[in-house]
Amino acid sequence: MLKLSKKIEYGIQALQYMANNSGSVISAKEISEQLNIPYEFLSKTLQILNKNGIIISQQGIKGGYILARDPKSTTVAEIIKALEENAIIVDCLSNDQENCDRINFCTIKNPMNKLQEKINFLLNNTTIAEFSEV
Amino acid sequence: MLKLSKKIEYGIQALQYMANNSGSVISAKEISEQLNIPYEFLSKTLQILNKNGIIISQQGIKGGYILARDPKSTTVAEIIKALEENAIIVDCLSNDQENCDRINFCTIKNPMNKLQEKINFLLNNTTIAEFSEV
DNA sequence: TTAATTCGGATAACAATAGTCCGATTTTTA
DNA sequence: TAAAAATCGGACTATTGTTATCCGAATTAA
Repeated sequence: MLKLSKKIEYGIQALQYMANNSGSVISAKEISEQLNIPYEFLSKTLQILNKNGIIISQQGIKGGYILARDPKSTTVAEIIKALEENAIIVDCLSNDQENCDRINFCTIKNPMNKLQEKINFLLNNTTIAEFSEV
Repeated sequence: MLKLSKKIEYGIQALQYMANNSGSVISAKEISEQLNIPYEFLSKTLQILNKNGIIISQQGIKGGYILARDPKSTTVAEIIKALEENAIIVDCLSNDQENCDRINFCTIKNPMNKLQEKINFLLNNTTIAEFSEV
């Protein structure tokens, strides 16, 4: 129902936190405590963001995470893509047609695609920087 | 994860079908068969759309549904609102604060609200008419 | 060597969505 | 007036997806 998952919500909030503390390596524990986000769940989220090149991890004691890039160049669209496979509003827009077992009856693909593209435009043009300018 | 529910997907498709057959009363059964949508599930959906004044029902044999208004004046936003209570991208944008147990830690409300408003604009400006112009 | 951290896989708990069942009511028409 | 075809309404079930947890391994600074 057009809601972002907690993984994405937590992810964005964590990135915002890192953006506001740029320069220092920040542990999952610190973010978890400061933002009241379940530690284990946040850890997973950060690991995925790390694998997708949005943040950089440093292992070991004194380890943690740091933004990989300027907050202005990390978009919400990228974050969503990293944390989920499909960010499509209806199944028939999926690349693998198997996702939509009603493909032969789908009469809404084109107009839905237009709407999807407009939403994508918004997500591509919203960056982490806008979340730290509060 | 930013996906529309089946209720909404089916609802839009059904409204599109009605728009393309305007003038005649159309039964849930016909729509269900033509679009390969589970009958009982579709029925519920149409009943809700009826209650919300988006379509008009006619009971009894030869009964069915018909659009309540010109397709140009029924927006996707209205349909979503009719079929779901909350169409918000994050919990903290809810009116009743109880929905967000992290409200005191929420640092993303303002920027998320801006994004929400942009999405709302899109949904308010996409009508059923655009779905029948295929 | 120890402590604090990330990493990775499995799994459990929970919630929401999707779908079904069934009986009641309405209305047309034969 | 009876039968048939439709909507209406509530309860229920099944399935899936999200959210969260557990635990052990690997890494690294001090």
